Amino acid sequence: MPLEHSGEIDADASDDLYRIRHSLAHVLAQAVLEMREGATLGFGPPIQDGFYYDFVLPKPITEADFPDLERRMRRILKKGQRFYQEELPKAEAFARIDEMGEPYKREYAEELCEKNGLESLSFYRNGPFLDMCEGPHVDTAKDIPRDAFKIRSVAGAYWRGDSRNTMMTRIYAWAFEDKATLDAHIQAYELAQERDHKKLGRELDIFTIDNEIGRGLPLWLPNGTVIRDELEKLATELEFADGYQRVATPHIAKQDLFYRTGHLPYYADDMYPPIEVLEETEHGDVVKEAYVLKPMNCPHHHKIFSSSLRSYRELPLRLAEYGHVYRFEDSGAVGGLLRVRGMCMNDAHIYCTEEQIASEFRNVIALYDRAYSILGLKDYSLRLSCWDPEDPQGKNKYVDEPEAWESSQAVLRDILNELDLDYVEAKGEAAFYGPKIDVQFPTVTGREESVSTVQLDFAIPKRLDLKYVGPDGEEHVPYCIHRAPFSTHERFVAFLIEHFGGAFPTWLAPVQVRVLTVSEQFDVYAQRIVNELRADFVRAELGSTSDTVSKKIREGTTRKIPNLLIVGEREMEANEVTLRRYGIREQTTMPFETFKEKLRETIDTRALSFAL
RNA sequence: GCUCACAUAGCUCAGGCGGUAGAGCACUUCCUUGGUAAGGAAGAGGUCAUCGGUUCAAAUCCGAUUGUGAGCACCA
Repeated sequence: MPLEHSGEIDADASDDLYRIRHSLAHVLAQAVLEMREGATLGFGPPIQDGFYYDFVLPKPITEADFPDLERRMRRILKKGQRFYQEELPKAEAFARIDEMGEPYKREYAEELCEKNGLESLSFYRNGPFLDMCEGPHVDTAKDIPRDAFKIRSVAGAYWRGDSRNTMMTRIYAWAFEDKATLDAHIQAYELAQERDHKKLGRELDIFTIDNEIGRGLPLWLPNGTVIRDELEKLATELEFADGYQRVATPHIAKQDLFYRTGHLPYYADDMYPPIEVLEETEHGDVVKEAYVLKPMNCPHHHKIFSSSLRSYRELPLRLAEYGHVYRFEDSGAVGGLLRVRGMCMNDAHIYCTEEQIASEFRNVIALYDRAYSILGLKDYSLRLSCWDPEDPQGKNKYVDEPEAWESSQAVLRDILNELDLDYVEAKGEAAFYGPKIDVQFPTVTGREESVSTVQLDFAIPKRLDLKYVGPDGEEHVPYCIHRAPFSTHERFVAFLIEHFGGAFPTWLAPVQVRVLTVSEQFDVYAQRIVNELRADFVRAELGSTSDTVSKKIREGTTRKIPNLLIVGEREMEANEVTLRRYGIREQTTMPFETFKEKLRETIDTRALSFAL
């Protein structure tokens, strides 16, 4: 199971907090067993900010039960039970687990003994509660603060993270060393919720999702469209500088193409079903033809590559497109802009020779670096996503070329090491046609998501018969690098909304300047300012005319407009404006021309703050 | 897809143990012409998600469906 999805942490087990959390998990289980006789236990590990425990319950536990559950836990803690460890030989251990009536513990115990060749198993006892568990725990419940934990949520979770298994009930709780830390954590969590892109997306009129259009098919409102266009402009400029050429391709293609690439039949569930039409051939026959919405742009770009005879002199050939793709994501996965069913991807495919792979990868990573530094994004991590030769899905999931896998993974690993970048390696996260480097960002709720990706494809070009003529006059198959530094508009804008908390830098802001008047008699002056700015392609607008100044400032601020200009008699007389930047109380009055120049500079340099 | 919860005005929410709904913001109009985070008044706006059941009567109770959220699984 990938680390970032499970919430498990590689904590130092000797850590006090780890012991507290782990022990609290046992106390929670004890309380649940009191409340629900006949419940059976799954796993109950410490996690990043607390712990959870999985149960199969005879009757569901819901949020309404939390106060009762917490009360019972506190009562248990008050008793100051000691935690005892017992090591039992295999046979005795199994007898005990059976006596406990814990089928899931039994299954895990058997596996532990088989896989790790264990001859004995460890148990922990506190009061009446007994659990098969490696520990470590606190010595006594007295070591656990009674006011530094809080039950957070209840959710379903498959036993052992496998959807073929029983769905258990997972109870999550926060737990810290003291109440102050817990309170601070909860407060930070609640504050983070304010930045949720779904909430801000609605408040700032960035996107909407309409049931009659369909789940996972967001509608971009004018404000959101500005953000998309600006990002696309930035991407286009960066790509132009790096020698990319733009192409444009249709949203659909014949189904057979995806059989050839190998995407079908294995990914049929993730695609919208085919559109079937009757077409007349040149001989007058009527044949049925199936078209699918493309789930990725690669095959279309590959066809552009193969549309003419390519020479090695043309390589590397870099084809870029913000292309629309459609994926039929599971209903439970769809949400907000983070997982959608129709998306617009900052795609490009680089066709190159084997010798060019390393330098092209370095170029791509440099492009990422430039893009992220412009946006002030620092909080991300890299993941080298490799194949899993032991995956039970095997050849269905990964192209069956073990040597190519190992060598291409080595190429990526070398590049990451050479550039001295921190990364984690993840087995089983590769694309089916090759390994990739994923860029992971944390969401507002602390979950990690892959935002951007660079992939090395050693398989599909061969399947589609792509080739170029080398210096030796022979035909060769090119390698293909897939990359999407700006991800999809959907996912990337979601992250940017949360990153900026909705307060976008001027160049990216839907409304860059709003002009507010002290009273209606200055509307003409204000309108002239708006007109002049708009003539300079600045997204400027006039604020409401009939409210009080306070009200106008409040409105401009809640809309998170980066630059508010206030004009009244003083400004009009001197042809000045008073600038009030978002989040800054001090204002600056300056000649309008000066403002206009500074604003131009701020926008042109894509500055994160105003270039005063 | 799975588990649990939720669904009342554009938004945020109240109410309703069965007798067809209410606030604030936003919107419209009028008054106010105000120098830094909500000036005042009036008006308009809802088959209480949908379908079905129970009932004299359902927005309220029950069921199904759809949608949303959290988490799990998935994520080429």
